Amino acid sequence: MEKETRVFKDNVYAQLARIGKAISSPRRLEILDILMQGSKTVETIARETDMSVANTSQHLQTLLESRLVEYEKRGVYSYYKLADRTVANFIISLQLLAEKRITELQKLREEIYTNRDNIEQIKMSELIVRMKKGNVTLIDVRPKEEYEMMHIPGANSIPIEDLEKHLATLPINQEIVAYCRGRCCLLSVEAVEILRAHGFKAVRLEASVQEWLSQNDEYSNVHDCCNKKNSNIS
Amino acid sequence: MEKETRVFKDNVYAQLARIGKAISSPRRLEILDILMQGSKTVETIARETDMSVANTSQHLQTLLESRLVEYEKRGVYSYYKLADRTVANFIISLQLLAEKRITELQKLREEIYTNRDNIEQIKMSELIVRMKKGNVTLIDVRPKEEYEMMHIPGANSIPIEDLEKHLATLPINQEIVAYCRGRCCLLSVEAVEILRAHGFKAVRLEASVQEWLSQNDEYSNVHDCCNKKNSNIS
DNA sequence: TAAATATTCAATTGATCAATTGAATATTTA
DNA sequence: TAAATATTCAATTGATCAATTGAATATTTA
Repeated sequence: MEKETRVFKDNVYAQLARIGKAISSPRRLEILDILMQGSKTVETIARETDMSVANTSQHLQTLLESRLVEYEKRGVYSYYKLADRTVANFIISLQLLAEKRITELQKLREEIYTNRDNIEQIKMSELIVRMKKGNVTLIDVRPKEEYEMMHIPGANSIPIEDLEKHLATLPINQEIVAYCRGRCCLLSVEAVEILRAHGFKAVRLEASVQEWLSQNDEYSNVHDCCNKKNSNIS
Repeated sequence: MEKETRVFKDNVYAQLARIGKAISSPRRLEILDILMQGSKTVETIARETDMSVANTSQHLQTLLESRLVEYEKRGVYSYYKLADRTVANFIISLQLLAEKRITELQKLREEIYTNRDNIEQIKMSELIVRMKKGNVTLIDVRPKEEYEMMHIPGANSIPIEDLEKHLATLPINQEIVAYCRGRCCLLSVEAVEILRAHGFKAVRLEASVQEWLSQNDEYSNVHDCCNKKNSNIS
């Protein structure tokens, strides 16, 4: 192999590996999942991921270095977000690949359901059909700020901690579909548990908003999140 | 955050990170690119990547552990291959994401063309149109064994080292499109250089066969490579 | 201007990973 | 069966990375 080709390849693969390195840490994968919901401050991310602010900041610097995220300073706050939609799609494909190839992950996912009674899922394709017919109620159980940054069209925002207070507003004779942050999040599972315990017909949609978007691109109920205030503003 | 949720997330992200770790090494990314062309023995991979057999084997064990590759023992040989098509698609999306986000990589790619005169590219979409019209000649300049394992439909195999011997067989009045292993490989660039130096109209298709496949799924000139002999059999 | 707050930076430490080396193992052939 | 060959394994060493700690920096407010 020619020396020039060797140099080219070494350089090219080193650049590709920047992204690989960024997603080689479980912590950073979790951060990326959080940022899939919209932009967040460092301390919000730290709280969501149970890490110190300093450690979170370090990980975010790594994500910046690999160009997967961007940030904007607003006062004393730094708001981080995914660099663009292709990053979200890449993370989704990583998740789907792992689900397909890693049996240990398959097992973890199955345990969600074996550890709980009566949690059922709905596929996105079926949800789309049902929503067109109007015989389903879709609820987003993430924090309201995330709903406001982006959500599946037609969804109602009921953050998980408010769910029990809102039971009276929900139709007892219609199926309720609950979704949250995606495949690695249990909020929607909890929601379905609560709903079913109260006699509602409820199922989980495990796909995230970004997954919805990447499969239903003609919908556009997504606004750029950088001009929205994050929950830290009080 | 609940303890149970914490445990779930830690476990899930640890599993996802297995794939991240696998692609955090430049060397392994190069190996995956080689395996995108079809199954190979350890020593062939070692030779292609300029690594020792022992080091190559170590990296391959890492790729096995993350389920991105599989192998089959045949006599004293171990033939490694990508686990399935979703792995190839994932690597392609990594490459495309990096090309989009990493300016240093963009620069490396531009230098291919600034360091050489007159290398032009053709897009896959245009190639498809041209091939339907029949006014283009497509050549695959990879090693013949790779061509035989899989290739773009309609391509003629002319390994780069044979190209000058085959000039007489090529049409001087028709555009020739050369392709090779993909975006990180320079064989097709060299081929275009040679062809143009000899007065042919030649352009480069930088997409790989796997990219072709992921965008043109109705074609099926791909046979499972595990029943084919690798170039090491003499 | 000082105090309060959010974040980054730098140093340290322990953990993890990559390359090398050479022995061990498996397969084939004469 | 011994020799040749392909590959893996295990140990070692040096390099790299993650978490912690606390100082430094930037922003805002009274």
